[in-house]
Amino acid sequence: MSRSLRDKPATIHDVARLAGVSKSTVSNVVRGAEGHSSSTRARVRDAIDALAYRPNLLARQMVQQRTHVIGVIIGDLANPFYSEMAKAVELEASARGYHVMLCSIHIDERRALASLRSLLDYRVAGLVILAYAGNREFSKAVTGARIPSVFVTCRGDFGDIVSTDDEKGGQLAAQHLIGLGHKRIAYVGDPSVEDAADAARADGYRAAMREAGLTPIARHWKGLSLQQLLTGRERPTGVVCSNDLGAIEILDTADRLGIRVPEDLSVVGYDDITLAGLKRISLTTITQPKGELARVALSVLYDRIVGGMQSAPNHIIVDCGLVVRRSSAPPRG
Amino acid sequence: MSRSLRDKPATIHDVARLAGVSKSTVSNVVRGAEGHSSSTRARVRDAIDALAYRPNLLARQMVQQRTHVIGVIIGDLANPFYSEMAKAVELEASARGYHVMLCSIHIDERRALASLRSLLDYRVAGLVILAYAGNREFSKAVTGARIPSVFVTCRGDFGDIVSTDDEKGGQLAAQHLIGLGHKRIAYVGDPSVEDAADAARADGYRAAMREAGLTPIARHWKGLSLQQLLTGRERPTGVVCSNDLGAIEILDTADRLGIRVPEDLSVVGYDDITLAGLKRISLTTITQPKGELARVALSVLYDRIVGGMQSAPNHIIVDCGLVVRRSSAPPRG
DNA sequence: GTGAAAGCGCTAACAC
DNA sequence: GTGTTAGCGCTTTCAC
Repeated sequence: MSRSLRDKPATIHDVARLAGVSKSTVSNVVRGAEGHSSSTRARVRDAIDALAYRPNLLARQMVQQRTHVIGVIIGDLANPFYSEMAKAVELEASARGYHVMLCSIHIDERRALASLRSLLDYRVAGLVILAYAGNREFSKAVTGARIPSVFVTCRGDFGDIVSTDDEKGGQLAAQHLIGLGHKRIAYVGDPSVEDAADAARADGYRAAMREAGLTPIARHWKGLSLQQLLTGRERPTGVVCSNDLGAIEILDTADRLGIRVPEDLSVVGYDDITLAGLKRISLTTITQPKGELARVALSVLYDRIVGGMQSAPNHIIVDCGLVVRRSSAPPRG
Repeated sequence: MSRSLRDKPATIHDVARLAGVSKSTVSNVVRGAEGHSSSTRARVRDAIDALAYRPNLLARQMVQQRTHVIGVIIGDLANPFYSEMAKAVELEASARGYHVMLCSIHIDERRALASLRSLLDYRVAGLVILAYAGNREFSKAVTGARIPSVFVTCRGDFGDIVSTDDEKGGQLAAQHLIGLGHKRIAYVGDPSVEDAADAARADGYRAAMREAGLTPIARHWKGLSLQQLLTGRERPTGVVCSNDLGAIEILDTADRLGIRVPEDLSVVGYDDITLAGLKRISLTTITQPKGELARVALSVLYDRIVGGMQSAPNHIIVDCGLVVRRSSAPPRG
């Protein structure tokens, strides 16, 4: 007994011996199973307290072959949108008694894949995918492991999807600038936004432009010179950017070029990261309700974890909206 | 055999049978232990490939009673300093073959403690503590579990510490403003900075002030009206803030009050978060080299994990420096 | 209500 | 070199 007290943590066996019951009884009491006399329960409880017993999670996981860990696949934690989402996901997960294991896939594809595989080897209960590049190996690994997955604010070719209505968001952004009287409005896609979401936002933008009889100018960041875009002959008076970080970079470029915002240029972002609300940034943007996205995502994932993978994948849409700040105004003249 | 192929993942036993060897041989080959004929190794490898065998980590953890998971205790992921640090830590950990499990302690103390305990129950290999409030229960739980811990940019009462020289940082910040000719320089402590680090930065500030024959004005955020501080009779012409987020809030307040920065007010932050480098923010600040902090922290932690807890705790200092941007300038007049 | 017994899939001595 | 054996600490039937 003195051994179990000082050397190693007490095991279920130590508790059973001290309480004078069997291991199964201790197990039942610990897990709150019913069907035990209250006197037995009390004895077991006392022994647990006396030995400061804590069930060995590693053993439990081993026999059950499952964990209470959620894997979170993330692009770049230094991007506030992702870190704010990660925070929300962690909060929701921990409220349900799950821990969050991080897996960054930003740096290098091969290592990301290895990291993912080892995450799956840990038998995570589910995956929250915040960034997804549509990798074939990735999807094969996850579906092969049969682990419930939910894609959040990005599209996936397997698993459930929780996102805002990106097309509507793109449309709202464009309509806002159109309503202010802008004619030359560009859409700029930032590379850190997942392709399908970016495409949907661009579609919404195009729809709004066409509806207003205007010509869409959609550009992708890659190979795009912001300076050229903002100073060329046909330079836009308004820009919709596929995320706030990109929009802020556009603000920064405009500042450097001496282009005044919003007098000479209106900018609309996407995400509503905390930063966008600072007076010095004051970015008009499309809000993605991060807390709600996380809540819905975890709820969907949880249903899969306990309910199984039978039913067809869901795509749940969470509402988004426009927040008008001081980066947008009617064009001059 | 067909069962092992379709129903459940293959086990070491399946591989052994197919290769016609014993489980231990498979185990040895998998773990790269030496002392096996190359023909045996080849047979085992083939069987592994044929069955797409992956070792069951849960079983391995169970028998070894240890994991390759690093727990990261974090304050607020929405604070860019923490998320940037978390990113750096994840990068270093994954380079060493460890995964990162997150534990937020921001919201509510009781739940945080429960979450920590369950993290310890997972037998994490070590703890990287990014935020620490000096909680007695917390330290008891961790030391009781005998898990190597490293405090990063915060002070702890157990385990190793990796930080910048906070006193020097505070001093650098104050000296910069003194050098510009400021006389009334205040220090403002943001609550999200851990107390001891905050105190050290304030000490450095005080030392610089005394050395210059100036009167220190140190305030803590709590119960402090920024507006009052910035508009009162004895208002400072320069402010040193214990972190960038607080400094940016000061900028924001100044903007709202019509106080021009840097003409009427110089502001120096601490951390050099990405945001501080934006043209619209352009905050003079003290850099904490996040990548290096993470690298050193993981290296120290790794040594403890493999080398044990015998030697006395280290406190390793990483250099910090001043970055001058446009939020600081000589006072008017 | 309670206990006995059989594993979960792996590692690690220790024989051979 | 390779196989045998004994667990790791827990859950989970299934008897009693």
